[in-house]
Amino acid sequence: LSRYFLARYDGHVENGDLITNWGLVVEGFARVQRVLQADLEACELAPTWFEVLLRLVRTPGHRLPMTQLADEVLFSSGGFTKLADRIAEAGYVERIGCPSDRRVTWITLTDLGEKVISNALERHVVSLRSNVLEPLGEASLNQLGQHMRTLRDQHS
Amino acid sequence: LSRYFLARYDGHVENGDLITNWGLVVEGFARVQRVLQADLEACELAPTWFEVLLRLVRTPGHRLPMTQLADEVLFSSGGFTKLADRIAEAGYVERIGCPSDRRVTWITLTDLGEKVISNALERHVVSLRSNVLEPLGEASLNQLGQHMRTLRDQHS
DNA sequence: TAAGATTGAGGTTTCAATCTTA
DNA sequence: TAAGATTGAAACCTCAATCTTA
Repeated sequence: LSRYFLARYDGHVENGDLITNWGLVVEGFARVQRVLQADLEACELAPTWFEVLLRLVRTPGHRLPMTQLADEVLFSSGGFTKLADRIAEAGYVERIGCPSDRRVTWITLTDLGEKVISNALERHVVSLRSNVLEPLGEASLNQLGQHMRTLRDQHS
Repeated sequence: LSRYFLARYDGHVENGDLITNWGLVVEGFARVQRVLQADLEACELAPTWFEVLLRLVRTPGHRLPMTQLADEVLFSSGGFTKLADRIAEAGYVERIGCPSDRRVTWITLTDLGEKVISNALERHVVSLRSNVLEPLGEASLNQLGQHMRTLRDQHS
């Protein structure tokens, strides 16, 4: 293994640095997410439900095509159909057929769903402050966001 | 919703900035991971398998107690038992009873497992270079790693 | 009593096949 | 033909209960 940790590549960054830095991203993200999600479960809201409702409430009109939302939350088509079933059963979203293209069905936020996500966001912000902003500080948080934006834009 | 995006808190960071920055982390991480994992599947190696083998190959002696490794990869105890079953079935790891404390069983890397993870790491490094190092640059990658280390240490 | 590991039950997600509409 | 959505089967993970050893 030491071959991979010691080898240099084009005279600059070592493979070990690369693996270590990305490993820090993986671990740090996983551990923060675990804490944030535990706070969300105080709102009886599973992580996947939160992601779905959050994207709907941020969308003008509070509605999106099933396929598009599935792609945004990195779900398979079939998996998202069933997730939408469960969230709809709880009364947080509804399906509406798109009039202009009858293949697509929109998923829309109900009034109840909007209340639920607003309440959850209120708690989420408190949780983000203590678990992310406080340990990092404002300047580092902004740096972090910019770096991750660079990575996101590379793969969208 | 605009209430949460516009409100200020103790006169500094807006909630919207907080949500946006963390949202960038969530999205950026998810999209990069998706690409990295697609590359790993070219080695017939599921993401969880890679995490397990990677930690074993980096450990002196190539062995760890089940519980400790389960905790490191954020698995439940029962879930890790079954994951270890599958990886062992493929011949990449083996269970060995710990002689000094017969409650614990070590999970160890086989020769085949070491070959597999070494090969996967070789590909993984190439993938990390093009998907993470290249878009970010060395300085930003180090900054990113340090920030995520801060978050990780806050929750370990 | 408590810690490490396993098992079975239950819920969630993916994959492949299918149906409908463009 | 192709795209959007749904379905059933299989795989995976968690939770709670259980077993063994300290």
